[in-house]
Amino acid sequence: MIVIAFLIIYVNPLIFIIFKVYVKIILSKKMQTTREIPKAYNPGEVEKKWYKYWEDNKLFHSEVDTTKKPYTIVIPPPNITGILHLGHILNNSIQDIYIRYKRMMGFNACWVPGTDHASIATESKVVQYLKTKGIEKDDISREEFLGHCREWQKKYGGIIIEQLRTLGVSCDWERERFTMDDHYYSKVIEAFVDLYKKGYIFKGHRMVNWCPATQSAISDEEVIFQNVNGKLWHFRYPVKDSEEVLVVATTRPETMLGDTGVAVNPEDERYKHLIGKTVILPIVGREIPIFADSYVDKEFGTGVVKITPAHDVNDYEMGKRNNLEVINIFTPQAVTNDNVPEEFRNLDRYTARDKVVKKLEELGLLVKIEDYANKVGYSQRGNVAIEPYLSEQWFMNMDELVKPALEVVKQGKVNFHPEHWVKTYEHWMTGIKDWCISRQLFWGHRIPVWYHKETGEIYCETTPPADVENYVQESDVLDTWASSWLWAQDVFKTKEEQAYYYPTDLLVTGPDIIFFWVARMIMAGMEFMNDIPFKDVYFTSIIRDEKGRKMSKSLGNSPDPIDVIKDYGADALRFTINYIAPLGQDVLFSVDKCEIGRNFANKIWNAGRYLLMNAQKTEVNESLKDKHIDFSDRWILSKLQRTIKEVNTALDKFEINNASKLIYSFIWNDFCDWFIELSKPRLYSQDKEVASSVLTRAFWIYEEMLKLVNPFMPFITEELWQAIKERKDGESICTAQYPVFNEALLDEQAESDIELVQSIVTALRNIRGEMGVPITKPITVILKAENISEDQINAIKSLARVENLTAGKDIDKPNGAASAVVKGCDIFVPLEGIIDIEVEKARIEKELTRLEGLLIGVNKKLSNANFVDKAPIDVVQNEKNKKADWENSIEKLKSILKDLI
RNA sequence: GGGUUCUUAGCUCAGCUGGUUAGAGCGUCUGUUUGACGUACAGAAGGCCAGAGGUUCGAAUCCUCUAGAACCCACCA
Repeated sequence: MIVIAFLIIYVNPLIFIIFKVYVKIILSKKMQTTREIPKAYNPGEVEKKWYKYWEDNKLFHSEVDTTKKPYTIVIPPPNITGILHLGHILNNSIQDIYIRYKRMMGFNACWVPGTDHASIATESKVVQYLKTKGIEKDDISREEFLGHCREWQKKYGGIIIEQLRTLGVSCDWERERFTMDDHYYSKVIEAFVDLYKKGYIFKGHRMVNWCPATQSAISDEEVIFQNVNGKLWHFRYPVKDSEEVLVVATTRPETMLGDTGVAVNPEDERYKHLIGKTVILPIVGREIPIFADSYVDKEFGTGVVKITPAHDVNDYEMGKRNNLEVINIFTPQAVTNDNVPEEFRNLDRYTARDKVVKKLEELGLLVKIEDYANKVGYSQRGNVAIEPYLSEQWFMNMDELVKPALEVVKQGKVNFHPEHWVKTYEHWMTGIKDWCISRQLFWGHRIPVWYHKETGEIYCETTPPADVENYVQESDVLDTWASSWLWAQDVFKTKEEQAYYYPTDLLVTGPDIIFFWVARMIMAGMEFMNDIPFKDVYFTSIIRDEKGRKMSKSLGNSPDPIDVIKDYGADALRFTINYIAPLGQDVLFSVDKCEIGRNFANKIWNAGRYLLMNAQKTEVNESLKDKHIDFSDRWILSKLQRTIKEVNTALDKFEINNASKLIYSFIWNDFCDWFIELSKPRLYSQDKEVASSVLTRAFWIYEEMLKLVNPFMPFITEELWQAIKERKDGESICTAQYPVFNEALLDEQAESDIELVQSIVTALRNIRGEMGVPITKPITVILKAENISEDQINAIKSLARVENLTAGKDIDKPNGAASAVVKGCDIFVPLEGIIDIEVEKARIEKELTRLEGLLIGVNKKLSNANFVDKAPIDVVQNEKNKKADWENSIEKLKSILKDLI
């Protein structure tokens, strides 16, 4: 048989095609059987399959297209040394939500990915790595070292980018950038030259934050202050030609080797007579002046400050004011140099400290040691205490750059979410100091400055001088942030692209880099593009563990997102983290919270499975979509419209967790819990056309739902979107039209009709529960109601498993019935023989107490003349309605209770 | 020292410009093989909205203070 078929196929291509179609039909039929749709959603394979499909079909690629409006995001480029952590998950899923949302709305969505060379962070890693290979950075040439860095970049730079793909991000990978790409590099250099020529960039000999680990200057922002339980040492400094001594207090005894003065407050009566005299600096023997400076706080310590101008910012300033000598006692490694007495030379600063203290103690000059909690600045990357250090560095004066950048945020051209970050931004921007942009490193953008060998003259251009042999190039590189501040503008390579995509629409980043990056990007945008870099900035929450502690490697409380994705699925992780992350507050995350997303995915999956199962028996027929519409259809359509509208509003306000909650609740509560149940009787109706129309409509609503969730959960929605209908090759939910709000479908009547049904059904279920009547046992219900439709009655019958339901205006209360009163309806469930009178009495009494409590409240309000006079009429009317309603219910319940006895 | 934010059910949080019977999820308790889902369904219990004042007819919501928590900025040796 097979052989024959094969022969026929071989000779006749037409038959081959027929055969193929036949096989396809067989297969698709098979796919439709329940056995082929697993009960639980299995994300692993699905995610891989669709990501490949999206990439193969270039669904995320964007080109300039002036017929469409662009929607642009540039990714905060992760460091090439980085690995994916939960912060990235939150950050990137938010960007993806907006990009996907806008793409489905018809925008030309462009999300530019890339990585940052992360000058100091990478260089320290490479140095460490080389050490393990027995190579010292100092022993190899700059070029050799850079070679190692580039190798490192090739090896590790792509890891995080690959990891991001597992999250399902819809970046335009054809646009992947790196901050040291040729084009980008040249733009960084151009910016430097431009600012140098404008006089904003200059070289200066100043006190900077020195990182002894990396042996480079760092900026103020890279200094992290940490609380340290230290000591305050008190020492005696003998006054020259006198019996007197001055007691100084210090947290850093070792710096006394570089002291060149002792300061007191000019108003301090204790020391006034000593001003102008000198002390003999112990150990060193140097004679140094006692002088007055109002900076000194009389109250603190002894009121006497030892001054080390070379190693403390304040001392440096005081030294300048008072013409003190500046003696540097440290090498760049923070080891004592030849400016200290011989026995103290070549010591690490902490060893030097111990030795100085010991020596002073021996000399009898140590007064006391107090415990003292103070803050010590640490180098962000080097992770060692920074040393205030005098050196030649390049600085950028920020005065002119700040002005427009401050304005655009104040005026709301750049919008911060949450808004309160504006204050922080303004505060920083108004107190900003010169930015130290030079780093004594190799890995980075080398400063485009050449010094003339003879004259020392500075040459600063984008290209080297013509007679470059007469020059030496500056060896420093730029601070990483002095390159990434151009990210929003220079990831676009041509003027045409910049004109189209810039300014970008949204930046999503952590508040920890508001100064490092956000502020500086705005400055760069205003300076070089004369326009803002982005319209909205979303500051993400900080992810903490379930106890509120920061995620950290040492605590071991930082789950690997890749593992979480393996266990729960990317969709589940994405959804969960956005569901629990409120705007502007910390998020307490733990892995088991991902059950929220996993269960939700499973719910969506099973709703789809249910529809597909029914599609085997009942025809899906588009022409019947708008036929046989009943109140439950009008209700769910109305609810859907509300949801669409509210989701749009929430996303426009950057309330992402709100948006996700709205979608969650619509799908789970409205669609699954009520609508599917409501539709069952008609779906299984004898009338095939009714069944068909119900199912067709359900599929339509389901597809709208899938599109609503898609930005949050791209994988499962693609899988189901493809499963519920025949799709063309290359088609994707990613590029489908996002649901559009249709006001005409809002239906308040249907909504209140369903609400009545829901209240009655809930009351009946409550009675079942309290009375111990299992759902398997049908009940009889008698309803005393003014207006209740046949549709409503049928719905109640099916949802509460009611066998006989009698409804009408004039109905007498039956005997031995459990009762409830809901929205003016009397509900009776005759349970003669079954009903426990005491239980029923307790039930009614409880409800009575509740209602009476409410009535007291409303009566109090209404008897208050001020309230009735001053409150708006609708508010008063509302209270009156409530009063009438509750009084009515109370009356009815009382009569029921009376009959029970 | 300055600034920002927070304090609502056992836990994590919603409650927008003051008028609601103060909500949800998780957890707890009870029940459930009804033709998608036990990663589920149904029901229930659980709250002086941190404390004290004030504004107002009316405050979880606005103002002040107090207490506590977190973060950011700042040169107290």
